[in-house]
Amino acid sequence: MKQSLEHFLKHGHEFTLQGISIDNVIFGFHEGQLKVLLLQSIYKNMWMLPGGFVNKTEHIDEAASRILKERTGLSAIYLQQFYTFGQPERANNQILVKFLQGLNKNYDKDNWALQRFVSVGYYALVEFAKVNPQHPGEISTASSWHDLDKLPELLMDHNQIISKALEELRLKINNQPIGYNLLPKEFTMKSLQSIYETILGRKLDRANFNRKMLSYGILDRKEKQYSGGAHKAPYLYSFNKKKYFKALQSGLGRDF
Amino acid sequence: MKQSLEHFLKHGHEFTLQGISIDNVIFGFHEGQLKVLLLQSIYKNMWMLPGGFVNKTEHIDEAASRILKERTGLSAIYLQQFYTFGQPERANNQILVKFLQGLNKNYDKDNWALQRFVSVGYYALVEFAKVNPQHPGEISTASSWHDLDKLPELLMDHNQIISKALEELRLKINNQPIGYNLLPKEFTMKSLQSIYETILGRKLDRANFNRKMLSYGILDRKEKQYSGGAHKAPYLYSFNKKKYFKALQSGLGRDF
DNA sequence: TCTTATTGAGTCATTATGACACAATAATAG
DNA sequence: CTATTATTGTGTCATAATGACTCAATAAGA
Repeated sequence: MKQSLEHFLKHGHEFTLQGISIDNVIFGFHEGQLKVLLLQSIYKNMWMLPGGFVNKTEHIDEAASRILKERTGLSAIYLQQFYTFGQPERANNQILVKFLQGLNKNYDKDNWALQRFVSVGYYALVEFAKVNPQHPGEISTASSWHDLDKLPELLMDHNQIISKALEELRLKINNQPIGYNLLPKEFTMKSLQSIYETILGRKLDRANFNRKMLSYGILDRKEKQYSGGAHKAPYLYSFNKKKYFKALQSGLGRDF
Repeated sequence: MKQSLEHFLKHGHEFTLQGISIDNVIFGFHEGQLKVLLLQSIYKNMWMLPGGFVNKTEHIDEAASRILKERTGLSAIYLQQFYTFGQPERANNQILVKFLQGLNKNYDKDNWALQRFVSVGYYALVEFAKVNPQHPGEISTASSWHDLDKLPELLMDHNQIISKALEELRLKINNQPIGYNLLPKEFTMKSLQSIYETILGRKLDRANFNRKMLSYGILDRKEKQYSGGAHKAPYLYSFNKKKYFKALQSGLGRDF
């Protein structure tokens, strides 16, 4: 595989757009927590967002989608562009520097991939259980989920990118299929509430959340199921896709 | 001036980022209508958004700001990045082709400015009366305001860019200082309502709008003033800047 | 002085919200 | 087999917000 990155660094400028990159913030939900998928880089073992470049004839949305698939194995996932980061300091990717140094102490300091990049940020909402985290062995050594409230210090401006992703998600919370993509087919009201609480950054009243969510008429209630807890078993719900997406067009209710 | 564009097309790649452009959607409010500032291009006299390129050491926000100033004479204006447009078809700018043809029938088809561009969209909210529309004589022949509901067919994907700007403005209407930037210091409730109606795309009840807007506690009421109409004179209001921006942090009420 | 368009303010029935209360119940402890 | 415990489904209730109105006040022109 090392072969391919080396080739990419030598010839990438021939088939990818220069100066543009993609960063994906991949959200998943597990054990009551909203999580982000990160890669551990070969540079100082620091964590980073999965990202990549755009092919010359590719829509930037396609590029984001392709990169997402490479990291999660998932396709046809909810992916939303949220912001573009264009500080002039976004250059000299230390991971690539390190990689190039590994190849040759006197590496090419004018390599195309070390120039300034404007990065387009996308966030993905994925179903945790369906993801099989993968990572490109050349620049990263691991891939794993991290709790949103316990993020490590990330490379470059990646902490800022995640913050912005969450902020944009919050601003559009009533116009995006939040739970639909993060939860499995059937889920409890509690887990849906947890997602809203994390995105909004505050606790919600259980009974009121229940009432409001049901009032939208977008949920179908299933039968109760074994819950594993020493308490009353909760109902399971699933989204009524048709009603949900119809309701989203005009936006759900205001806030919780 | 023709000299400078020619020089720019020859040497621009030395000091601007390649493959990135900026498009500004400049909103103004006049005579009860929300308007957009457009340039008339030398290509088929078609209208287009004011746009430009990013210098190599410049933040993309600065570039947008600089371009805005070049077209309106205004600085320190509310400017918000809203979306990045990256279809692969965004190439071969016909205006520049026409300009290059004017210089030389056998113009350089590989000129850097004819390649594919990913364009970052910004919208600006400006006070109509303070704007003195300007236009660069080399690629455009005029600059003028156009009603949002009577837009001509624009170059490239510029119609789509304006639609998206309006959509994003609508989604964030409760978190942006809408009126603050579009209206003069003192304004009537009716004009503020018109802005909301245009952005939201529907009529609002006058009395209810009044009640709700006042309930936010962000407006200071001035004395009535001569209005020129054959009817009761309306009060004038101004935004209480401090209270307004404080209220915006958590977002104003949902909808009207 | 009268007419007209538009404004500021108010009413009222309906719905939404926030803050609780309480009985029901699935697993576990004894 | 019963008691305990945590959590759930549902209900209440005071308060606030909303949508659809009404109506007197008034600035300018007829």
